[in-house]
Amino acid sequence: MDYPPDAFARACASRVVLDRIGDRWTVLIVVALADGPLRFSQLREKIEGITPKVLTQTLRALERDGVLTRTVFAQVPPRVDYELTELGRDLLAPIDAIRVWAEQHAARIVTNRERYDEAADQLL
Amino acid sequence: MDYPPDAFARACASRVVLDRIGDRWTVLIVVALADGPLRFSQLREKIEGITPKVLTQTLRALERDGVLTRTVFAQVPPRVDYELTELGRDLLAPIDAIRVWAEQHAARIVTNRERYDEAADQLL
DNA sequence: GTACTCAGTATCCAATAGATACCGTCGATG
DNA sequence: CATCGACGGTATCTATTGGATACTGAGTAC
Repeated sequence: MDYPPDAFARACASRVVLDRIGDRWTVLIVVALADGPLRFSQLREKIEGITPKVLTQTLRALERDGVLTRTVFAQVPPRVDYELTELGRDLLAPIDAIRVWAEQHAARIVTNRERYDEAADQLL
Repeated sequence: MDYPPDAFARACASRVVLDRIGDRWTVLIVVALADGPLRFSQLREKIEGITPKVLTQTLRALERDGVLTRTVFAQVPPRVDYELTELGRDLLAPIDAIRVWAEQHAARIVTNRERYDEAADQLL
């Protein structure tokens, strides 16, 4: 992998975007919506462990960026659908590359951590 | 982009890894080290805005995961080199995919945000 | 009028990030 | 001999964010 000389400068230029993606829940939400729109409660179930407050916050931020759309249906009980935009669907490919890397190396990383922690324990 | 039926479950399995990558500074550090090892102070300069505390924390976490190595030279003044491992270098490709996406869409995202915020202002 | 669904808020507390100041080693300098 | 400076960090404190839990409001079904 070769980077042109100004690669890092350009990385900085897009830091504002990376900050958004580099969020604990963003990737999970985008992947959850890969197969089509979901309602708020469906996202909540699919993404185990997220609280409604944080889900709302993250969804609003993604809507703001144009990664997904939020559609309110005038019904009772209320219904709100979240769906990836083209921009969001474009994001699936790079996210998938990260996911593949993570899956391929997850086991190795876990053992690395264990070894590191053991070594640290020895020093005490 | 097609996902197999259990794609999301597997994404969850690697969440522990994603949590590490999905950190504000990790991506920047890995990219900074793409061209070869750097010293602590060099990283500090290259990654504008990072405080020494957070840089130390993030570097230690990445060392723990085996993404980079930390080499202390017995010199005065001290010298410590940080260098990507093979695992870390493998990570460059997927990170690059994200970076490319970010660069391609950064301008669009910024205008999306402006439009969203304007619309929100209208409502007040 | 009571209960229920759904999509969120409100409130409060804990964990994390960030700013700033400081430390220890030791060789070079005066 | 005192002191200055380089380097790679810690220590301490505060601000921001994340998380747990409880609650709300509209309306329809009972």
